[in-house]
Amino acid sequence: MASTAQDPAPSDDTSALIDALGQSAFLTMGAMTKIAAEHDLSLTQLRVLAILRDRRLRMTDLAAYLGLEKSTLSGLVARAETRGLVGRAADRSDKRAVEVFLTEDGQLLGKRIAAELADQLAPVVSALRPAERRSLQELLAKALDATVQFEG
Amino acid sequence: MASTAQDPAPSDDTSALIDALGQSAFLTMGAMTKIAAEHDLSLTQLRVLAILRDRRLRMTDLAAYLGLEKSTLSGLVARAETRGLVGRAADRSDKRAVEVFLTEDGQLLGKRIAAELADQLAPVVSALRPAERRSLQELLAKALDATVQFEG
DNA sequence: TATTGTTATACTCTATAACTATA
DNA sequence: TATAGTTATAGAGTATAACAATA
Repeated sequence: MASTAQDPAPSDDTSALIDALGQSAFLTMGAMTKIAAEHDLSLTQLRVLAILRDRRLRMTDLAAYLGLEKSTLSGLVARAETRGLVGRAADRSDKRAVEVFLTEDGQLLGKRIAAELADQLAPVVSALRPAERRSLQELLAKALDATVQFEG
Repeated sequence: MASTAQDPAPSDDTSALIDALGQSAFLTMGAMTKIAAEHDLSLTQLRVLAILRDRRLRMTDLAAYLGLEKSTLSGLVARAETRGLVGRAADRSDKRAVEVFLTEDGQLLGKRIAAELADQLAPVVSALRPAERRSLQELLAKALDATVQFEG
């Protein structure tokens, strides 16, 4: 059972793990933010590229993935569309709905960014021996599986 | 040796680790963003609270920690000051400089947020057995040590 | 001259509220 | 009526450029 937020922080080694998760999160997000900035994108635009990599989504669904209001999406998608990264298409079955998808340029940029992220995180990866990498990946996967709130 | 960003993504299990790091980063940042929002704070304000937890910093140094321009800090700190979370004080040795520090309210809020983050990430932690937690924490620590660009 | 910090300006991100069109 | 999406509006976050005060 978790401590309630009223209590002081748990002093067992749980907090060391949480600290480590927080630090690795800032490190990873920092790398992503840097790469995004180099391509003149926000972190959110980067996420759009990642989310739409292998699917097309309606505005409302994309908003849900991102945890944003649909009105926010309108502007976001409009800017991305102006830059030629995404396209909009009317849904055949529901005339109210709009599907968003990556253009060829968007696909290319997405792949490039994934490669750059791998480069950026290379020091982290190479600090570990192959067996340790596998171990870390498996532990993270196990921990992540316990949670529902994540998008791919 | 890292792949250059021109190459396609490396297909070895390095990419599985990077994916896991990315997912855990979004999960952790998501938890932080949610908590921040509940307290009407941005993620950046949350970071300010964390960074100033155990030190007082000059505007320029705080900006460096955050990776922001000092002009950005002026507004950020002004808003936090209005809310009574931080204070400003003139540096005795350098009349140009301003030191920023947490008020008592800021300290309290920082502690509360840390506890809430622990709660929020409890499902992740409890998905692992104690030995696995230690293992994950150690692997993350080792990986993080390899990198310079992080603040506490 | 160089550095510290603020102010002015502009753009992006975000939410809320009001709206149109379709279901 | 309810849902999908856009537009209008407003506030926060961010950067660049110009500035004042101090080093």
